[in-house]
Amino acid sequence: MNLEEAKYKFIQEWGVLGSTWGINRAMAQIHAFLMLSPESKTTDEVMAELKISRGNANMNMRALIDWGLVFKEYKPGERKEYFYAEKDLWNVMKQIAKERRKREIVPIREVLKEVSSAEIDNSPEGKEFKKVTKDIDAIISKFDGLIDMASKSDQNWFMKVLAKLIK
Amino acid sequence: MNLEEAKYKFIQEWGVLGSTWGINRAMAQIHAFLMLSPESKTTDEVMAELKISRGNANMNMRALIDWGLVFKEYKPGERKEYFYAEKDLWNVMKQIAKERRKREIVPIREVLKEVSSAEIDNSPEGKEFKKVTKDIDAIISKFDGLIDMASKSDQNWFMKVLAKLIK
DNA sequence: TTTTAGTTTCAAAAAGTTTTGAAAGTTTAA
DNA sequence: TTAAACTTTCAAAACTTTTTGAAACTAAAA
Repeated sequence: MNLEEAKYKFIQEWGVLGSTWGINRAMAQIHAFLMLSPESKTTDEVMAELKISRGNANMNMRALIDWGLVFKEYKPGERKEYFYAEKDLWNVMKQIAKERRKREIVPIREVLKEVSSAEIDNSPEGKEFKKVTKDIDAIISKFDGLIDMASKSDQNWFMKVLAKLIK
Repeated sequence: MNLEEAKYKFIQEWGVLGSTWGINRAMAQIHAFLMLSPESKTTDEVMAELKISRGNANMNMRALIDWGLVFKEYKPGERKEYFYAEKDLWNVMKQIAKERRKREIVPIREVLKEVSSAEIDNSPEGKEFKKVTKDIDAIISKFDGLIDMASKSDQNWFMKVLAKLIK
Protein backbone atom coordinates (compact mmCIF):
# COMPACT_ATOMS: atom_id res chain seq x y z
CA MET A 1 0.00 0.00 0.00
CA ASN A 2 1.36 3.45 -0.86
CA LEU A 3 0.55 6.85 0.65
CA GLU A 4 -2.28 7.62 -1.74
CA GLU A 5 -4.01 4.31 -1.08
CA ALA A 6 -3.52 4.61 2.66
CA LYS A 7 -4.91 8.14 2.63
CA TYR A 8 -7.88 7.06 0.57
CA LYS A 9 -8.61 4.17 2.91
CA PHE A 10 -8.39 6.34 6.01
CA ILE A 11 -10.57 9.08 4.54
CA GLN A 12 -13.23 6.58 3.53
CA GLU A 13 -13.31 4.95 6.95
CA TRP A 14 -13.46 8.31 8.72
CA GLY A 15 -16.48 9.08 6.55
CA VAL A 16 -18.19 5.85 7.59
CA LEU A 17 -17.42 6.50 11.24
CA GLY A 18 -18.73 10.06 10.99
CA SER A 19 -22.02 8.95 9.53
CA THR A 20 -22.77 6.64 12.47
CA TRP A 21 -22.10 9.67 14.68
CA GLY A 22 -24.54 12.02 13.05
CA ILE A 23 -21.84 13.79 11.02
CA ASN A 24 -22.41 13.50 7.34
CA ARG A 25 -20.00 11.62 5.15
CA ALA A 26 -18.69 14.59 3.18
CA MET A 27 -18.10 16.59 6.36
CA ALA A 28 -16.16 13.77 7.98
CA GLN A 29 -14.16 13.14 4.82
CA ILE A 30 -13.21 16.78 4.41
CA HIS A 31 -12.12 16.78 8.02
CA ALA A 32 -9.99 13.66 7.48
CA PHE A 33 -8.46 15.11 4.31
CA LEU A 34 -7.52 18.36 6.01
CA MET A 35 -6.15 16.58 9.08
CA LEU A 36 -3.83 14.57 6.84
CA SER A 37 -2.64 17.62 4.88
CA PRO A 38 0.50 19.38 6.09
CA GLU A 39 -0.56 22.43 4.09
CA SER A 40 -3.86 24.24 4.05
CA LYS A 41 -6.07 23.48 1.05
CA THR A 42 -8.44 25.36 -1.22
CA THR A 43 -12.04 24.50 -1.99
CA ASP A 44 -10.95 23.31 -5.43
CA GLU A 45 -8.44 20.89 -3.98
CA VAL A 46 -11.03 19.48 -1.60
CA MET A 47 -13.51 19.11 -4.48
CA ALA A 48 -10.95 17.31 -6.61
CA GLU A 49 -9.69 14.97 -3.91
CA LEU A 50 -13.11 13.93 -2.65
CA LYS A 51 -14.97 14.24 -5.96
CA ILE A 52 -17.73 16.41 -4.57
CA SER A 53 -19.44 19.53 -5.86
CA ARG A 54 -18.52 23.08 -4.96
CA GLY A 55 -21.74 23.60 -3.06
CA ASN A 56 -21.24 20.49 -1.02
CA ALA A 57 -17.63 21.35 -0.22
CA ASN A 58 -18.56 24.89 0.73
CA MET A 59 -21.46 23.93 2.99
CA ASN A 60 -19.58 21.26 4.84
CA MET A 61 -16.48 23.35 5.27
CA ARG A 62 -18.62 26.04 6.85
CA ALA A 63 -20.15 23.43 9.13
CA LEU A 64 -16.67 22.30 10.17
CA ILE A 65 -15.71 25.89 10.87
CA ASP A 66 -18.89 26.20 12.89
CA TRP A 67 -17.86 23.15 14.93
CA GLY A 68 -14.47 24.79 15.54
CA LEU A 69 -12.60 21.99 13.79
CA VAL A 70 -11.45 23.84 10.68
CA PHE A 71 -10.11 27.36 10.10
CA LYS A 72 -9.76 29.73 7.17
CA GLU A 73 -6.51 31.25 6.14
CA TYR A 74 -5.74 33.99 3.62
CA LYS A 75 -2.44 33.88 1.83
CA PRO A 76 -0.80 37.20 0.95
CA GLY A 77 -1.31 38.14 -2.66
CA GLU A 78 -3.88 35.41 -3.21
CA ARG A 79 -7.60 35.69 -3.53
CA LYS A 80 -8.43 32.09 -2.76
CA GLU A 81 -9.33 31.01 0.73
CA TYR A 82 -7.30 28.24 2.31
CA PHE A 83 -8.57 25.81 4.92
CA TYR A 84 -6.76 23.82 7.54
CA ALA A 85 -7.87 21.51 10.32
CA GLU A 86 -7.16 21.50 14.01
CA LYS A 87 -4.38 18.94 14.23
CA ASP A 88 -4.14 18.30 17.93
CA LEU A 89 -6.47 15.38 18.46
CA TRP A 90 -7.03 16.33 22.06
CA ASN A 91 -8.41 19.68 20.94
CA VAL A 92 -10.47 17.97 18.28
CA MET A 93 -12.08 15.73 20.85
CA LYS A 94 -12.68 18.55 23.32
CA GLN A 95 -14.30 20.56 20.58
CA ILE A 96 -16.56 17.69 19.52
CA ALA A 97 -17.49 16.95 23.13
CA LYS A 98 -18.34 20.58 23.70
CA GLU A 99 -20.58 20.76 20.64
CA ARG A 100 -22.32 17.49 21.36
CA ARG A 101 -22.85 18.55 24.94
CA LYS A 102 -24.62 21.65 23.68
CA ARG A 103 -26.67 19.78 21.10
CA GLU A 104 -27.55 16.67 23.08
CA ILE A 105 -26.90 16.75 26.79
CA VAL A 106 -28.37 20.17 27.38
CA PRO A 107 -31.72 19.41 25.67
CA ILE A 108 -32.24 16.03 27.33
CA ARG A 109 -31.41 17.48 30.74
CA GLU A 110 -33.90 20.23 30.10
CA VAL A 111 -36.61 17.67 29.41
CA LEU A 112 -35.60 15.65 32.46
CA LYS A 113 -35.86 18.75 34.56
CA GLU A 114 -39.28 19.60 33.16
CA VAL A 115 -40.72 16.14 33.69
CA SER A 116 -39.27 15.93 37.19
CA SER A 117 -41.56 18.75 38.22
CA ALA A 118 -44.62 17.01 36.79
CA GLU A 119 -47.45 15.96 39.06
CA ILE A 120 -47.02 12.21 39.12
CA ASP A 121 -49.04 9.84 41.26
CA ASN A 122 -47.80 6.82 43.15
CA SER A 123 -49.09 4.17 40.77
CA PRO A 124 -46.53 1.54 39.68
CA GLU A 125 -46.33 3.44 36.37
CA GLY A 126 -45.68 6.69 38.12
CA LYS A 127 -43.08 5.22 40.44
CA GLU A 128 -41.24 3.57 37.59
CA PHE A 129 -41.24 6.78 35.62
CA LYS A 130 -39.74 8.72 38.49
CA LYS A 131 -37.15 6.08 39.18
CA VAL A 132 -35.98 5.71 35.59
CA THR A 133 -35.83 9.43 34.83
CA LYS A 134 -33.99 10.10 38.09
CA ASP A 135 -31.41 7.40 37.32
CA ILE A 136 -30.87 8.77 33.84
CA ASP A 137 -30.42 12.26 35.14
CA ALA A 138 -27.87 11.08 37.68
CA ILE A 139 -25.76 9.34 35.08
CA ILE A 140 -26.03 12.09 32.52
CA SER A 141 -25.04 14.71 35.04
CA LYS A 142 -21.93 12.68 35.89
CA PHE A 143 -20.95 12.57 32.24
CA ASP A 144 -21.74 16.20 31.85
CA GLY A 145 -19.38 16.97 34.70
CA LEU A 146 -16.73 14.77 33.19
CA ILE A 147 -16.92 16.55 29.86
CA ASP A 148 -16.78 19.88 31.57
CA MET A 149 -13.74 18.80 33.53
CA ALA A 150 -11.99 17.29 30.54
CA SER A 151 -12.57 20.36 28.44
CA LYS A 152 -10.84 22.50 31.02
CA SER A 153 -7.89 20.20 31.53
CA ASP A 154 -4.93 19.50 29.33
CA GLN A 155 -4.28 16.34 27.43
CA ASN A 156 -1.43 15.16 29.60
CA TRP A 157 -3.41 15.25 32.77
CA PHE A 158 -6.33 13.46 31.21
CA MET A 159 -4.23 10.83 29.51
CA LYS A 160 -2.40 10.13 32.74
CA VAL A 161 -5.64 9.67 34.62
CA LEU A 162 -6.90 7.37 31.89
CA ALA A 163 -3.67 5.41 31.85
CA LYS A 164 -3.73 4.96 35.60
CA LEU A 165 -7.36 3.88 35.46
CA ILE A 166 -6.73 1.32 32.77
CA LYS A 167 -3.24 0.19 33.81
CA MET B 1 -47.98 18.14 33.47
CA ASN B 2 -49.38 14.68 34.24
CA LEU B 3 -47.80 11.26 33.85
CA GLU B 4 -49.00 10.75 30.30
CA GLU B 5 -47.68 14.07 29.13
CA ALA B 6 -44.38 13.57 30.90
CA LYS B 7 -44.01 10.10 29.41
CA TYR B 8 -44.82 11.41 25.97
CA LYS B 9 -42.28 14.18 26.29
CA PHE B 10 -39.55 11.88 27.48
CA ILE B 11 -40.22 9.30 24.77
CA GLN B 12 -40.12 11.97 22.07
CA GLU B 13 -36.84 13.41 23.31
CA TRP B 14 -35.27 9.97 23.63
CA GLY B 15 -36.21 9.44 19.99
CA VAL B 16 -34.53 12.68 18.94
CA LEU B 17 -31.42 11.82 20.94
CA GLY B 18 -31.29 8.35 19.44
CA SER B 19 -31.42 9.66 15.91
CA THR B 20 -28.35 11.84 16.40
CA TRP B 21 -26.61 8.69 17.63
CA GLY B 22 -27.32 6.51 14.65
CA ILE B 23 -30.23 4.76 16.35
CA ASN B 24 -33.46 5.27 14.50
CA ARG B 25 -36.31 7.14 16.07
CA ALA B 26 -38.71 4.22 16.41
CA MET B 27 -36.03 2.05 17.99
CA ALA B 28 -35.14 4.69 20.55
CA GLN B 29 -38.80 5.40 21.31
CA ILE B 30 -39.62 1.74 21.83
CA HIS B 31 -36.66 1.54 24.15
CA ALA B 32 -37.83 4.55 26.13
CA PHE B 33 -41.39 3.21 26.32
CA LEU B 34 -40.24 -0.17 27.62
CA MET B 35 -37.83 1.40 30.10
CA LEU B 36 -40.69 3.41 31.54
CA SER B 37 -43.02 0.41 31.78
CA PRO B 38 -43.08 -1.52 35.03
CA GLU B 39 -44.66 -4.44 33.16
CA SER B 40 -43.56 -6.11 29.96
CA LYS B 41 -45.52 -5.11 26.88
CA THR B 42 -46.85 -6.76 23.73
CA THR B 43 -46.24 -5.69 20.17
CA ASP B 44 -49.79 -4.36 20.01
CA GLU B 45 -49.28 -2.14 23.02
CA VAL B 46 -46.09 -0.75 21.54
CA MET B 47 -47.85 -0.12 18.22
CA ALA B 48 -50.73 1.66 19.94
CA GLU B 49 -48.57 3.80 22.22
CA LEU B 50 -46.14 4.94 19.54
CA LYS B 51 -48.58 4.86 16.61
CA ILE B 52 -46.35 2.75 14.42
CA SER B 53 -47.03 -0.23 12.17
CA ARG B 54 -46.63 -3.85 13.14
CA GLY B 55 -43.70 -4.31 10.78
CA ASN B 56 -41.89 -1.33 12.19
CA ALA B 57 -42.48 -2.41 15.79
CA ASN B 58 -41.35 -5.93 15.05
CA MET B 59 -38.17 -4.94 13.22
CA ASN B 60 -37.04 -2.47 15.80
CA MET B 61 -37.82 -4.72 18.72
CA ARG B 62 -35.65 -7.38 17.15
CA ALA B 63 -32.90 -4.81 16.68
CA LEU B 64 -33.17 -3.89 20.38
CA ILE B 65 -32.97 -7.56 21.32
CA ASP B 66 -29.94 -7.83 19.06
CA TRP B 67 -28.32 -4.94 20.95
CA GLY B 68 -29.03 -6.75 24.21
CA LEU B 69 -31.27 -3.94 25.48
CA VAL B 70 -34.64 -5.68 25.32
CA PHE B 71 -35.75 -9.22 26.14
CA LYS B 72 -38.66 -11.46 25.27
CA GLU B 73 -40.85 -13.07 27.83
CA TYR B 74 -43.53 -15.71 27.48
CA LYS B 75 -46.41 -15.66 29.92
CA PRO B 76 -47.90 -19.00 30.92
CA GLY B 77 -51.14 -19.71 29.11
CA GLU B 78 -50.60 -16.85 26.65
CA ARG B 79 -49.53 -16.98 23.08
CA LYS B 80 -48.45 -13.38 22.79
CA GLU B 81 -44.84 -12.44 23.27
CA TYR B 82 -44.04 -9.85 25.90
CA PHE B 83 -41.09 -7.49 25.79
CA TYR B 84 -39.24 -5.72 28.54
CA ALA B 85 -36.18 -3.50 28.66
CA GLU B 86 -33.03 -3.73 30.68
CA LYS B 87 -33.75 -1.31 33.49
CA ASP B 88 -30.39 -0.88 35.13
CA LEU B 89 -28.96 2.10 33.31
CA TRP B 90 -25.44 1.01 34.04
CA ASN B 91 -26.09 -2.24 32.17
CA VAL B 92 -27.75 -0.31 29.38
CA MET B 93 -24.70 1.85 28.95
CA LYS B 94 -22.30 -1.05 29.13
CA GLN B 95 -24.31 -2.85 26.51
CA ILE B 96 -24.35 0.16 24.20
CA ALA B 97 -20.64 0.73 24.68
CA LYS B 98 -19.94 -2.90 23.89
CA GLU B 99 -21.97 -2.79 20.69
CA ARG B 100 -20.54 0.49 19.53
CA ARG B 101 -17.07 -0.77 20.26
CA LYS B 102 -17.72 -3.73 17.98
CA ARG B 103 -19.30 -1.63 15.25
CA GLU B 104 -17.02 1.41 15.33
CA ILE B 105 -13.81 1.06 17.27
CA VAL B 106 -12.87 -2.34 15.92
CA PRO B 107 -13.21 -1.35 12.22
CA ILE B 108 -11.34 1.95 12.53
CA ARG B 109 -8.53 0.28 14.47
CA GLU B 110 -8.33 -2.35 11.77
CA VAL B 111 -7.89 0.35 9.13
CA LEU B 112 -5.33 2.16 11.28
CA LYS B 113 -3.39 -1.08 11.63
CA GLU B 114 -3.50 -1.70 7.90
CA VAL B 115 -2.33 1.77 6.92
CA SER B 116 0.39 1.72 9.56
CA SER B 117 2.07 -1.09 7.66
CA ALA B 118 1.90 0.81 4.37
CA GLU B 119 5.08 1.83 2.62
CA ILE B 120 5.13 5.55 3.21
CA ASP B 121 7.99 7.83 2.23
CA ASN B 122 9.41 10.71 4.23
CA SER B 123 7.79 13.54 2.32
CA PRO B 124 5.94 16.13 4.41
CA GLU B 125 2.72 14.44 3.32
CA GLY B 126 3.98 11.05 4.40
CA LYS B 127 5.24 12.32 7.73
CA GLU B 128 2.00 14.07 8.50
CA PHE B 129 0.03 11.00 7.61
CA LYS B 130 2.06 8.83 9.96
CA LYS B 131 1.89 11.34 12.75
CA VAL B 132 -1.88 11.88 12.56
CA THR B 133 -2.78 8.22 12.25
CA LYS B 134 -0.45 7.29 15.10
CA ASP B 135 -2.00 9.94 17.36
CA ILE B 136 -5.48 8.78 16.54
CA ASP B 137 -4.59 5.20 17.24
CA ALA B 138 -3.10 6.14 20.60
CA ILE B 139 -6.22 7.96 21.73
CA ILE B 140 -8.61 5.37 20.39
CA SER B 141 -6.73 2.57 22.09
CA LYS B 142 -7.00 4.43 25.40
CA PHE B 143 -10.74 4.73 24.99
CA ASP B 144 -10.97 1.14 23.90
CA GLY B 145 -9.20 0.13 27.10
CA LEU B 146 -11.49 2.31 29.16
CA ILE B 147 -14.60 0.73 27.66
CA ASP B 148 -13.18 -2.71 28.23
CA MET B 149 -12.42 -1.85 31.82
CA ALA B 150 -15.78 -0.23 32.47
CA SER B 151 -17.64 -3.16 30.99
CA LYS B 152 -15.95 -5.50 33.43
CA SER B 153 -16.43 -3.33 36.48
CA ASP B 154 -19.52 -2.66 38.48
CA GLN B 155 -21.43 0.57 38.56
CA ASN B 156 -20.41 1.53 42.06
CA TRP B 157 -16.73 1.34 41.40
CA PHE B 158 -17.00 3.27 38.18
CA MET B 159 -19.27 5.93 39.60
CA LYS B 160 -16.96 6.41 42.55
CA VAL B 161 -14.00 6.88 40.25
CA LEU B 162 -15.98 9.35 38.17
CA ALA B 163 -17.16 11.20 41.24
CA LYS B 164 -13.64 11.46 42.60
CA LEU B 165 -12.41 12.69 39.24
CA ILE B 166 -15.04 15.35 38.97
CA LYS B 167 -15.42 16.26 42.65
C1' DT C 1 -16.38 51.47 -14.28
C1' DT C 2 -16.16 46.81 -15.90
C1' DT C 3 -14.25 42.44 -15.71
C1' DT C 4 -12.55 38.64 -13.41
C1' DA C 5 -11.88 35.43 -9.62
C1' DG C 6 -13.72 33.81 -6.31
C1' DT C 7 -17.65 32.47 -2.53
C1' DT C 8 -22.36 31.61 -1.14
C1' DT C 9 -27.02 30.19 -1.60
C1' DC C 10 -30.76 27.35 -2.56
C1' DA C 11 -34.26 24.84 -5.42
C1' DA C 12 -34.40 20.65 -7.43
C1' DA C 13 -32.55 15.93 -8.03
C1' DA C 14 -30.51 12.00 -6.17
C1' DA C 15 -29.55 8.99 -2.64
C1' DG C 16 -30.44 6.94 1.59
C1' DT C 17 -33.42 5.54 5.40
C1' DT C 18 -37.55 4.39 7.62
C1' DT C 19 -42.21 2.90 7.62
C1' DT C 20 -46.16 0.61 6.04
C1' DG C 21 -49.20 -3.07 5.11
C1' DA C 22 -50.29 -7.14 3.35
C1' DA C 23 -48.84 -11.78 2.35
C1' DA C 24 -46.26 -15.65 3.99
C1' DG C 25 -44.81 -18.25 7.74
C1' DT C 26 -45.21 -20.45 12.33
C1' DT C 27 -47.18 -22.31 16.38
C1' DT C 28 -50.90 -23.65 19.30
C1' DA C 29 -55.64 -25.06 20.03
C1' DA C 30 -59.77 -27.16 18.57
C1' DT D 1 -56.31 -32.01 10.22
C1' DT D 2 -57.96 -27.21 10.12
C1' DA D 3 -58.56 -22.85 12.06
C1' DA D 4 -57.10 -19.17 14.79
C1' DA D 5 -53.63 -16.31 16.86
C1' DC D 6 -49.75 -14.54 16.39
C1' DT D 7 -44.90 -13.24 14.24
C1' DT D 8 -41.93 -12.30 10.39
C1' DT D 9 -40.66 -10.61 5.97
C1' DC D 10 -40.12 -7.54 2.30
C1' DA D 11 -41.46 -4.67 -1.78
C1' DA D 12 -43.22 -0.38 -2.35
C1' DA D 13 -44.29 4.22 -0.49
C1' DA D 14 -43.18 7.99 2.38
C1' DC D 15 -39.99 10.63 4.34
C1' DT D 16 -35.36 12.63 5.30
C1' DT D 17 -30.88 13.94 4.16
C1' DT D 18 -27.37 14.96 1.09
C1' DT D 19 -25.64 16.58 -3.14
C1' DT D 20 -25.57 19.10 -7.26
C1' DG D 21 -25.17 22.94 -10.26
C1' DA D 22 -26.23 27.14 -11.68
C1' DA D 23 -27.48 31.81 -10.46
C1' DA D 24 -26.64 35.48 -7.25
C1' DC D 25 -23.47 37.70 -4.75
C1' DT D 26 -18.87 39.95 -3.27
C1' DA D 27 -14.46 41.85 -3.65
C1' DA D 28 -10.26 42.81 -6.05
C1' DA D 29 -7.95 44.02 -10.38
C1' DA D 30 -7.78 46.15 -14.70
